[in-house]
Amino acid sequence: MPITSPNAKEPVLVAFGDAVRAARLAVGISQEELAHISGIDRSYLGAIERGEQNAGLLHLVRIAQSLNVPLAELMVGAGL
Amino acid sequence: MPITSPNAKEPVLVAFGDAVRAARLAVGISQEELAHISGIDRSYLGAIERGEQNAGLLHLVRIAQSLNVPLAELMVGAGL
DNA sequence: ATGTGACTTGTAGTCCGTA
DNA sequence: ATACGGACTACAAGTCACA
Repeated sequence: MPITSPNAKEPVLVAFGDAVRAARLAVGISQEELAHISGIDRSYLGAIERGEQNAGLLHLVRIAQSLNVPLAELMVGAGL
Repeated sequence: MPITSPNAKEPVLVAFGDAVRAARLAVGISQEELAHISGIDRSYLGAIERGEQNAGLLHLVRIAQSLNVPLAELMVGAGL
């Protein structure tokens, strides 16, 4: 059983993506800038914010650190 | 550039794995039991606890939920 | 009850472009 | 500045046998 069901947008991923976007806008930077300082591909980063990617823990940490916010805070913001 | 450096054990993954293990032992269940209720393979779960796997967000959530603990709490326990 | 190696399949993750 | 697409490579994901 794949953990990602076929054509469903996982609510968890969408919620987390929203939390990332909110935190990013709070800092006042663009996806491009965040991508640059985190070393993550801009296109991929956008997909994460849209809840289309099940990113790995190392990426989550990188994003949080690049936003100068604890990952736990993003989780709380996402209701996790 | 791979995000995972070749032969280094990522401290982040180790820290998170330790947090998961601590939470699991606090609940008082075995890897086998956690694997069963979370629907994750025991072998894979063990590798996560050892910090050998960069698991995706959906897995992290599943583990946290199966332990009846918010994911944010695991992150705090891991120092993230 | 946990660790480890081997193996296959799916997708995460990168890079390029276009709008 | 962001969304979206194709093509590609690396690695997560899932299973099993054995220590």
